[in-house]
Amino acid sequence: MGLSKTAAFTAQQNQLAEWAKALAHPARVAILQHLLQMESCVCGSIVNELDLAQATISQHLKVLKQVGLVQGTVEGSAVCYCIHPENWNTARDALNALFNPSPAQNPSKVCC
Amino acid sequence: MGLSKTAAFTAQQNQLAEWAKALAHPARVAILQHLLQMESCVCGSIVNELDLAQATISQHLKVLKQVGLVQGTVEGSAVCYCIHPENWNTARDALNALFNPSPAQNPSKVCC
DNA sequence: TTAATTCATCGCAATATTACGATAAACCGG
DNA sequence: CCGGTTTATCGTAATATTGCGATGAATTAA
Repeated sequence: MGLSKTAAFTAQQNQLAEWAKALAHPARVAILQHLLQMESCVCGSIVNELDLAQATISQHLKVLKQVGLVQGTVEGSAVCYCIHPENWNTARDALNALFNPSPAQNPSKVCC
Repeated sequence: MGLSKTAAFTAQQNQLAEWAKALAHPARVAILQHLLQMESCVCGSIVNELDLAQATISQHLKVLKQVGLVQGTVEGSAVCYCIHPENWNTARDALNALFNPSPAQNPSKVCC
């Protein structure tokens, strides 16, 4: 088939998977790290930072925008990109909730 | 093309993307949550927990095993799955490092 | 040994992702 | 208005992912 059966899972699980998918490419990880390192938004040429064609980077930025982790505002002839603070924190909290489940559950449990 | 240009990125970025890719499907999120909820490993029938065919779940488990987040040991006629504690913590730390970068960098910076 | 159970793997079909050249759209300086 | 710069989108090709039926391998119970 090739189609994720999203209906079979909870909204929370689908949302978490969406965020993970946005992080599931080294170029997008690199873009996010670059945006985080900057003092404020990056206006223009993220292209120069990566060894990828302009069209490819634009596509990765689109993915990050669609999932809400990044916002872009037109600033004259350039476009300024920065992390979307609220969504960024929401995604962080969701991933934290997966890795640090509720109270006493940790992966150090005894195994077979 | 369709081939990730892993050579263009750092090992850290590629590794992070690998882990994110493993989480980038709701079925795998559900499997991990189920393994975390259990007292110890799950021996047999994770299949009953999800609305997916046995072959599909086996494939998702293979992905989780290949990336190291899950380990499986044969126990008689069944197979016991559990979270791989060290790798789980390593992945958690790597994702934390992305979301909470070094000292003063946070996404609350001023934007355009 | 035989039948049942459990899980992995193969093979296929459908869809998604990745990458990039080409091109379009929007803006600015002159 | 006219080039130059910057970014988005389109179209295409290559590859990856998802899902599942069918089949195989290993074990257990009888």
